[in-house]
Amino acid sequence: MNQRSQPRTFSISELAREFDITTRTIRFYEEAGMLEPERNGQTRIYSDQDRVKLKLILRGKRLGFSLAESRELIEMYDPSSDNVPQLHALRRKIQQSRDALLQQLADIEVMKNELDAAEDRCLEALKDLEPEPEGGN
Amino acid sequence: MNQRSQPRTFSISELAREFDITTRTIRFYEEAGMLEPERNGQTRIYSDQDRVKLKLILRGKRLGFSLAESRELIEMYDPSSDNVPQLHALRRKIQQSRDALLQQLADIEVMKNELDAAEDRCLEALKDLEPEPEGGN
DNA sequence: GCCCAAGTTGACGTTAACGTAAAGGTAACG
DNA sequence: CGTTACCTTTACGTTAACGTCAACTTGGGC
Repeated sequence: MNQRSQPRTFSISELAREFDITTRTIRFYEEAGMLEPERNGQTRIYSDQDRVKLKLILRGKRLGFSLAESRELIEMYDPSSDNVPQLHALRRKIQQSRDALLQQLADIEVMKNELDAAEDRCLEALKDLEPEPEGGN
Repeated sequence: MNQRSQPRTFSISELAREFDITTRTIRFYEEAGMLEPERNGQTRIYSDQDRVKLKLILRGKRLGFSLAESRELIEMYDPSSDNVPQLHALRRKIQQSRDALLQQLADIEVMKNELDAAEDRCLEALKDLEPEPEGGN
């Protein structure tokens, strides 16, 4: 019988392979204070939580966030505060992030349209050069 | 009478002010081969075209693109090629950019939901701490 | 003629985000 | 017991994207 769901763990190279990054990168994120895996002797042992954090960092990267920004985002995910002004500050941060995302959405929208237009021009140019393979060859 | 719409131009500091960047940054983009303003003697004179390119670069930045990537994007906007394979290559690039944008859209979507959840938790925590100002004070 | 604001060209400095090598520990395999 | 496969720390190197002087020119204003 399976011992009641031992909370799964990962080695550093497992995570590296999964997310297609190097182990150096993962250790770097730890240096930066964004991960604190358990240790078995010297060896790092990553929990599911750690894996999720790593995912968040990488998603932040894809969106062009710096590590510092990603760290802030991660910290937003648990309001473990019993301090009212700090919670209000957190809300402001959340709102700021939302604003940034909205700006990105707008940028993406515009850029998508421009890509469409670019492709149209590209196809036009091709139509002129490849007079269309009319009928069977 | 106005001389028939002299194509407007800009000084480097005008553009810097408009986009809230430094002149050094603009010169840097020129070093990087992304802008080639006219000159009046030594002084750079930016056309409307240049201004648009700058805009594109900055939008790229907001989306987390490197200058190299932004350069590619800009180059996509004029298929001034008479070379068929090159035009097909351009189409592939355009498609890749579109894919990247779709990935970003997905990331943003997820992150937006997470921000909503974070705010909910934040509000919950606040509700517990500030028992609600019931009725008049 | 002097000053000031805005422009210029170097050139070196800085920060973020890793890369890359050196030197070593450790568990398992044959 | 030696090799192989991973893991570790330490430390210096690298690239991108600018920042920050320093030293100079140039067109107006008084």
